[in-house]
Amino acid sequence: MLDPKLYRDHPEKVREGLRRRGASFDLDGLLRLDQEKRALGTELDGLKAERNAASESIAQLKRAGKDASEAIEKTRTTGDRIKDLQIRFDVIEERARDLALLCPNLPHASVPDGKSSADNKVAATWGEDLRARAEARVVPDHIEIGMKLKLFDFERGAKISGSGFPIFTGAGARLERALINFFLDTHVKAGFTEVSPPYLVNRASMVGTGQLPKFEEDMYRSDGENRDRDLFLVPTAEVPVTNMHADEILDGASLPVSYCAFTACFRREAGSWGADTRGFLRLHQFDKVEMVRFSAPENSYEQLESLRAQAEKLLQLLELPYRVLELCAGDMGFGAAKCYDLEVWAPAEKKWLEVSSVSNFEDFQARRANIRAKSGGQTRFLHTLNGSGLATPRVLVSFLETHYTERGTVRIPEALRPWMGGLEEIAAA
RNA sequence: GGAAGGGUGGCCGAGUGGUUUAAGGCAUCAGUCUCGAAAACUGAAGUACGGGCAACUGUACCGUGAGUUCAAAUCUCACCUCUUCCGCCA
Repeated sequence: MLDPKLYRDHPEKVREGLRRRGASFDLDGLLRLDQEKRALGTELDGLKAERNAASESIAQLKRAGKDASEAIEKTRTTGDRIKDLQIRFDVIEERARDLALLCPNLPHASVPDGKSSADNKVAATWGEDLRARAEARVVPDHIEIGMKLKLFDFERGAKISGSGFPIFTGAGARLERALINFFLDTHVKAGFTEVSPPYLVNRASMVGTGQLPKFEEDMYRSDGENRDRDLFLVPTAEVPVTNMHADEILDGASLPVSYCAFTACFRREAGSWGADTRGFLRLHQFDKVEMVRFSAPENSYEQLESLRAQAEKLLQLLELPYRVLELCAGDMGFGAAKCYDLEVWAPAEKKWLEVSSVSNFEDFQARRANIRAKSGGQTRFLHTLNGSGLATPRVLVSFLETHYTERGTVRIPEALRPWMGGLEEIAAA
C-alpha cells in the first residue's frame, strides 16, 4: 500500500511510477474516494463532538441532581444523524481501501526503465568458464538424467495428484533434502534465525504481503465458514514469515532482523498452461528456502545487496554458473520497489532458469501488515525484504545437467557432500 | 469435542454506565546531582486519522464484530484467541 500522503500531495509522482511500471490503476478513482472519505469524516467528527459535549452537560446536570430529560431528548436526534452518516462513511472508506490495495508499489529511482523481461539489465555473471565447458558437449536433459538414475517419478505424481506434482525418489529425494538442509544451515551460519512456519495462512496474511486481493486465482484456497476464515496454501514462505510481525512494533535497535524458512510452495499457475509444463520448470508444489529481512528504512538498499550476495553464495558453492538480472520497472512483481533475479544456466535446456528473486518492498508490505519499528522515540513503518535462497526444483535442473559426467553419473560438489553423507557422485543403482 | 477462567498502552497490571483526561509499576526520554556513570529525585511521554501557516484542535482506539443507551473498557449477544482440566488422537 502506498502512503496516502504521497498520492494526495504528489499525485504526479505516483502517476509517473505507475507509468514506468506499465500498470493500469485507477488513481483518479482513488483520489476521488479519498477526498470524499475525508469530507464525510470531517462532518462526522463534528457531529460526534457535538454529541460528546451534550453528553457531558447531561452528566453535569445529573451530578447536580437536576432534571436532564429535555437535554437527552435533544441529543437523541444527533445520534440518529451520526448513525446515518457513519454508514455512508464506512462504505466509502471500505471502497477506498479496497482500491488502494490494488495499487502496485512504485519502482525505486535506480530501477531501469523497460516494459518486459527483454529489458532487464544483466548486473553480474558468474562461472562463465563452467558454462562454456558444459555447453561444449551434448548433455541429456534433467528429465532423462533423472529417469536413468531413478531420481523422480512424474507419472505416479500425476496419478495421485495431477501434473505439476512430481515425486522424488531415492537419491533424488535425498538430494532434494540435502539442498534444503545445506541452504538452511548456510543461512543460520550467516546469522539468520531459522523458522518453520504454518503452510496454511489466513486471508489477512495474504493481503499483508500483497498476494491478495489481486492474485487470488493463483492461490490454493480452503474455504472457511466465512471469508475471514478462509485458509490459503502458502505460495512462498515470505507470507507466513513476514506476517509473523504483523501488528507489531519492533525495537529499532534490533534491526535488521533476518529469518530463513523452508516450506513447500503451492501455486495454481492459472493461465500459464502450456508454458514450461515439462519437467521441473513450473510446478504446483515445489520446495523453497526463503530469506526474509526486516530493515530500518535508512539502509534497506544495503540490506538488499547483502541478501543478493547471500543467495549468490549458495550458487557459487554449488558450482552452478548464473547471472544476476536487475529487473526493469515493467517486469517487477506487484509489491517490489526493486528486484534482482538470479538465473542459473541449464546446459541441456540451453536457457537461464530463475532460481531466486530478491526484492526490497520498502514500506509497501509493512503498511499492509502494520509492521513498525520504534527508535529514538519515533515509530515508523519499517522496510521488508526477501529473497529465495533457493528454490530447489530449478536448482536441481541445472545441477543435474551441469554436474552430469561422461560416465553417466552426477557429481556432487564438495560443498554439498557433508549433507549427502560424504557421497561424491550419484550413480545408477 | 466438553468444562472453567482470561484478553486493558512498548511490557506488567487496577478499573462502581457519567472528573477515565485509563490508577499504579516496569521500561524509555529529558533534567537535577556527579569528574563521569549507577542509584535517587523531578518532569515528559500512547497510536491512527482529520482540520489549521502555526500555537493548537476534533474524532476514534481497552481481543474482533454487532447491539442497548443521551453516554460503554464497564451492560447484552456472537465470534476469535490464550491458559488449565477432561475426552479423543499422530
